[in-house]
Amino acid sequence: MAPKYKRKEIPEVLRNHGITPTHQRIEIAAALYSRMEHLSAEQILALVNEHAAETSKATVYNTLKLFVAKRLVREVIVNPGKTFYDPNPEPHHHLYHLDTGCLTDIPADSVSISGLPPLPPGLKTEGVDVIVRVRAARASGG
Amino acid sequence: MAPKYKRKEIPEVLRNHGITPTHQRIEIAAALYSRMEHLSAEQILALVNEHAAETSKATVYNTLKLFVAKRLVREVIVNPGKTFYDPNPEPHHHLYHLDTGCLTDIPADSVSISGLPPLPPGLKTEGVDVIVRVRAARASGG
DNA sequence: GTAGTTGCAAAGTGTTTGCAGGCAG
DNA sequence: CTGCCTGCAAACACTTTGCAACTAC
Repeated sequence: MAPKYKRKEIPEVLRNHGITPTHQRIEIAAALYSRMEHLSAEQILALVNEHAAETSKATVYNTLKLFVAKRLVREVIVNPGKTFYDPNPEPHHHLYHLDTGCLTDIPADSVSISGLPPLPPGLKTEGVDVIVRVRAARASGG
Repeated sequence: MAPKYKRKEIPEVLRNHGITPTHQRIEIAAALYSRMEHLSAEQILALVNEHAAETSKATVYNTLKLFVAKRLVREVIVNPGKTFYDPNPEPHHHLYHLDTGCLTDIPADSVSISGLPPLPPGLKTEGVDVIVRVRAARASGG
């Protein structure tokens, strides 16, 4: 998928979300935006240090949490013990390939969900995650 | 919710799923079925040892994995680093309360999802998880 | 006697934290 | 100087593993 932002636009994107654009944060945002893929913290750490080791693990985690809090990216939780980060903050769904661990988007505009019961009063919806888990058809199910 | 099985039925349920019913496995199944709630491994460990410590952590984890493999229960993944186990294996969806960590069922029969794109050939759907994340309306979002 | 099950505790993975140094205003 | 940002490494929570004793048949 085409990058959502050009690299030089990233500082402004961060500012627009109330995030001071530092070198490390720009690198992390660029890693996500240049690929528009779902990346784990581990993958992002590897990517930003690909050319030169300049960002620590702690900073990657801190920054990703900051991005999530500021709604710059979205957490996608498909399996316990590893969080993926999705640079596409718009509502959409996910297809998770159980054999490969590959995670792809399902555009929200093609999908409609109806019949969800009304929320109890005093609650508001933060988001609806739809995860379609698929497997190779020939794999014996277990 | 009413228990799905009576305690004395549990050994047969296990056998029907190809699981040798041992004391610990029956306890763990009973903990799930008597409550029909979403429990974490930690909660199950506490429940089965409530009266007397007779089941180890390893056995709880091993048994839960076995139950999942045998389709007796379902894993529900709502946050990284903690897996919930759902004694209801039928298709249904979940409401996750972000403030309390409380997880409740949404019956599948009231919800319809349409417009999911066709699967690429050679894949089969293992399941569709819908997680509605809610929060107290007055809580400032962060 | 054999095969399967359990328990303990240590190892493992992914994530979070505490504190000191660095840079900007 | 003050405050935010960063890095290191230890701490942390949850889960998995290895091995020996135990149980049932």
